[in-house]
Amino acid sequence: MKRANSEAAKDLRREQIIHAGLDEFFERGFSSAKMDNIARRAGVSKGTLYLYFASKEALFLDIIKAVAIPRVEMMESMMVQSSGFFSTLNMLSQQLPLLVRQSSVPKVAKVLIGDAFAFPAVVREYRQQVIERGHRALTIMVRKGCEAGEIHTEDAENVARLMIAPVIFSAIWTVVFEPHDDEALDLQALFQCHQQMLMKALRPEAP
Amino acid sequence: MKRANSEAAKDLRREQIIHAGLDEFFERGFSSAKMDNIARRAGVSKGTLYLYFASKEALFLDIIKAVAIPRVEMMESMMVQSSGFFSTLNMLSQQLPLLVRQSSVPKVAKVLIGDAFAFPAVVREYRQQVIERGHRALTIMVRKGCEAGEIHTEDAENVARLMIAPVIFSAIWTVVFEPHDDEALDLQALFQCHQQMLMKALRPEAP
Amino acid sequence: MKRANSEAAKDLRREQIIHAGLDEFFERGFSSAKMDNIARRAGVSKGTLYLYFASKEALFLDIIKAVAIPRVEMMESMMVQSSGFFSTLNMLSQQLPLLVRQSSVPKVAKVLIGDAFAFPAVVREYRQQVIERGHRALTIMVRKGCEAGEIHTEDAENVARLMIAPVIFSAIWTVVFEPHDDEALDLQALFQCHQQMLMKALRPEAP
Amino acid sequence: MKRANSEAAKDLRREQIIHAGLDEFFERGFSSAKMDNIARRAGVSKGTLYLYFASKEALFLDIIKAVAIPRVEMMESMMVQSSGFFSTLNMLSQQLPLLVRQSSVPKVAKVLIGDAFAFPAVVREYRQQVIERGHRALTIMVRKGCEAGEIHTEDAENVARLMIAPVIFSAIWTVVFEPHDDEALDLQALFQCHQQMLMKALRPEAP
DNA sequence: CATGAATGAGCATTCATTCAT
DNA sequence: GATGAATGAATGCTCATTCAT
Repeated sequence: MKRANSEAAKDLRREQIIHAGLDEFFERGFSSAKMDNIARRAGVSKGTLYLYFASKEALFLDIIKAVAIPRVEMMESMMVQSSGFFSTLNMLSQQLPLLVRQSSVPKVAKVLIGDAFAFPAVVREYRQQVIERGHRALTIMVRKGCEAGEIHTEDAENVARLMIAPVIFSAIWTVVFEPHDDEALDLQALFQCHQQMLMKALRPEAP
Repeated sequence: MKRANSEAAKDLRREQIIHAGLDEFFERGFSSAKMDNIARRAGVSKGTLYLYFASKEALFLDIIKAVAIPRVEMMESMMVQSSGFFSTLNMLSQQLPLLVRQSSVPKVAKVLIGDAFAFPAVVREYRQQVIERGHRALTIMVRKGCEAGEIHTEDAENVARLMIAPVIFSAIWTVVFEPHDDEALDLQALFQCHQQMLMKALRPEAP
Repeated sequence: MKRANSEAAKDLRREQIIHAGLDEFFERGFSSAKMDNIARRAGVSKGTLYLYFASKEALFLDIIKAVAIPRVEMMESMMVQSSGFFSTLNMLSQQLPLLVRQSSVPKVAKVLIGDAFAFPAVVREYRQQVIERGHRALTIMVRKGCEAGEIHTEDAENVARLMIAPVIFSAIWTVVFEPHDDEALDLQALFQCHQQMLMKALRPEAP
Repeated sequence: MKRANSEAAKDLRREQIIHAGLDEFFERGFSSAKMDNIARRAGVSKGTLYLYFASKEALFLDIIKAVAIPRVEMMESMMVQSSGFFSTLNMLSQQLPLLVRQSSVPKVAKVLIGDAFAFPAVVREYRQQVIERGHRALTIMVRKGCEAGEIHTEDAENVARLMIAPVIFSAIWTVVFEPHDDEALDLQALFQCHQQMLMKALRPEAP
């Protein structure tokens, strides 16, 4: 491999390794993942990995960090600047299928589930930095909707959880079943259905 | 360990090992699980494991089989002999929290997610024997509810998925977050909320 | 298995185990031989082996002893009471093919060769009790033949070795090659040829 | 151990391991041989063995191949370009003691005998590539000697076998008895005697 | 006496990590 | 910076031996 002399070149090399690592960790889990394979996937030698990451575990932690954090911030901002519950819900219904199918989020989720016990600290941080923040943003959105009279519910927190449950469901599904299977879940239709049920379920009762 | 000379005693020993194995596989995933640990958890020596199971993989497969199959049959029968959508839904709302908290299903699910790529055949069978059968039973229940005029929907299949999504959500949650955390999710409240939203969302429109 | 209460019954049981053990040791060598297999071949349980033999090694040593010693005594007497070199040679040429094909001698030889380093004491004893005694008897027979004027040689010891070499050769051959092969060596013809060559090679020169 | 970066250095390392492996397999047989010991004998770590050979069995097979094949070709050429039966016989009588004492052939033979049943394919190949070719070359040499009128026999094949029998005999002897014993067989004298007996035994009868 | 379930030391193999080149 | 040969701790599995039944 060519030498990476500039800082930019080094960052690129880091990215390659992180990308390769995510794929390997995703496919095999932390302990079955082989540094050899990661090196091959990244197109570098095994020794090079250790120039960029102190250990297998450090690489793992960096991958989680690199992939998870940016995603939340995006979602958070989307919901905070919401211009009304229904329009945001509508937007979410269109964005979430993409998040599930095209981002690395389901991969990271799969990895974290599989190795949850080996990395309690990572799980805890992920919970705080990703789950809690997402859940809080969603809860606020629900509460705002109530206050605005758009919707009604007594239990904003659980509504937020139930809104997100199909995301988890479909993320797991795509990651666990689809790689070994032909039929893909129709996420568009699923989230369409979800949206409609939510709209009806949360509709304020006519007086 | 005492000798297991009778068939019954041997079955008991098998159960012990399966139980110990599930815990170990659950906590560490297949490849990090150590036969030594399983033996210690089961209170037997390493060699004894191999009297009952041909290999680590065979033990793994037997555990999945032993734990997964019986559960489905229970669920299936519950839904098939349903005496009306709402009463069954009510029953499910009460049973599912127990299933999530007290059965081994979430453990098995966690293990299968983590090692999905290593055991595609198991995943495929699990999908067919557990997921598909559960989904079919639920879909039928929804359709019957429509035909009986209790509920209305155009998309019974996705409704079935959305009904089950919170089970997946909470199974993952309990298994991933709760072991490292103090606050437990209030499943009673969550499924209560889920039930109410479903009832409203599926209520046939007044003319 | 039935109990062996009488001494005779116990001896029979011993014989069965020795026979089974020889076959197993012959086929796999000492260290690959499994006590389990020996037990199965003998039609007894594993524990029973230890009622008759203190350990795998003790069983091995007893087998060698049981099989090797009687054989030599037979050969020895055959040669000592020889009534002339040529008539004894003739008898040997007829007996040796049988020894190679039908006795356990080649099996024992194969086992000893394979495990020579693991059991130097056994090898040494075998050399003294079997090889040396056989070699001495043969050497004496050659010397008597010389003294009687039947044959002539300056090097009785090496002649004795060369007389026995084809026995070793064919024992190894039958044991190593024939089990995995269709064509069997024609020992009759081989020893016939050997006899004729010896007769010519040892014939006293005409003056 | 120093790094073997060049191809030549790697070949050397391979040679070291093969040499160490032959000694270990020779002394203990395949199944008792320990990879640990081979590594120590070769002056490398256990892991290094697996950089050069895929498994214990692969190492074993490579050793047999590496050691056996070249030897035959040497012998074969020696006999084919023979300039007369007696002169070749004379040469053989001088070369064979060296082959027995100084080459690895007896070691390989000992190993193959001990593990014949575990590696039937190796034994079969060895028979074809080494034994049969050697036997054929020798038989041709005998036949040519007959045609040239130098010698006479009706049974060239068995004569060839009887010519080689003392090689087997002394190979086994040196390998089985001498390591645990003080007196060494005088191979010079033995083959000298063998040669003289052969010359006399095969001499065409005077009319 | 006979059995076979239980044991645990022993060994082949893997793989994260190091470091000479 | 980059490489990949070398290392050795870790782990699945085997099998001689024991001993409760």
